[in-house]
Amino acid sequence: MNSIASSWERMPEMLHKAGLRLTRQRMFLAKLLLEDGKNRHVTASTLVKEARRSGKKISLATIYNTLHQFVELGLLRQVVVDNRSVYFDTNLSDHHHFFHEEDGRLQDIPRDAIGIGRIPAPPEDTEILRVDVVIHLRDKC
Amino acid sequence: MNSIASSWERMPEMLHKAGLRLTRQRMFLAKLLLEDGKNRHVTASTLVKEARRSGKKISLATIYNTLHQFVELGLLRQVVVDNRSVYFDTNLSDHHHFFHEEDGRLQDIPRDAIGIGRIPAPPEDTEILRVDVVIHLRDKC
DNA sequence: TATATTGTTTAGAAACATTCCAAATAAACC
DNA sequence: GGTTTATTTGGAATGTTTCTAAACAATATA
Repeated sequence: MNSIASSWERMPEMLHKAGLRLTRQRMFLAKLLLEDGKNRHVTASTLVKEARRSGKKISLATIYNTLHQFVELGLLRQVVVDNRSVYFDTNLSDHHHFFHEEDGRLQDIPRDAIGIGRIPAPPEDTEILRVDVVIHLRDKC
Repeated sequence: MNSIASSWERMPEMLHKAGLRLTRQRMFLAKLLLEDGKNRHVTASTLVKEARRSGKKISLATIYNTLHQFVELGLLRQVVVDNRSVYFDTNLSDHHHFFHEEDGRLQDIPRDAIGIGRIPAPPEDTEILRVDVVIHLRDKC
């Protein structure tokens, strides 16, 4: 369990430090995403469904706002693997992904399960933000 | 220059073998994309603009149809790096990409510029389609 | 070369994710 | 409690991609 995921109790403090108000919606999403410390991969639309299912009502716009704020705060990481939708990952450690083409499911690959030996120097006047490795999978027939 | 890119003259034959008709639009796009054998990264919308600029008129729907058919035929490869739009790459060799976040530009990285030592076994009942490495870049200020 | 057949192109509609907007609401602070 | 200001919200707007059905064009055949 990583330190930030397990720290959803520290949300009030984190929000305060970031100058953000502690709202019902933000706490609700933080709870859904971070409370149990498990690694999750969500999209805006899976989250809306999940929220609806749990009874609470929350608008899609707020979900987008909040997800982006959480990314800013370093509570979530964005993952791009296909163009259907953006994924948000609660696993903040340096890691990679399996992507199941069939159902759009993501699965973590620990950093050291893949040995990236050497990385080329970035082009002039640019710096490396991050290195994403995505292993695309297909179901065997 | 890779063998397939340089083979746009063989389009009639390839189309025929695939049971596709040799149409003005398909040949026009093949020419734009493959004629000079240079590696290109295009999206549907950059292609429409390019086509318009060159005088010929071609519908967006046809561009999408054709790009997908070319992928089927193994003339292009799809690249997913951000969710703005899907990229199509004429470089068919095993390689990776730099992605400039600022302007959405893609740049090839030759396969052996990155040493991927070891790849984890795919999950039960799945097989690996491909391994994508994307190095996200930001302009240095 | 004309004709029939069937694949292709096309404009526009539809679907979808995402962002934008301005009005209503609710935290925070006094 | 009242005021200020951030936040939430539904709905409109945007942008990409797919779908649809009608017009069109490539191919095969006579």
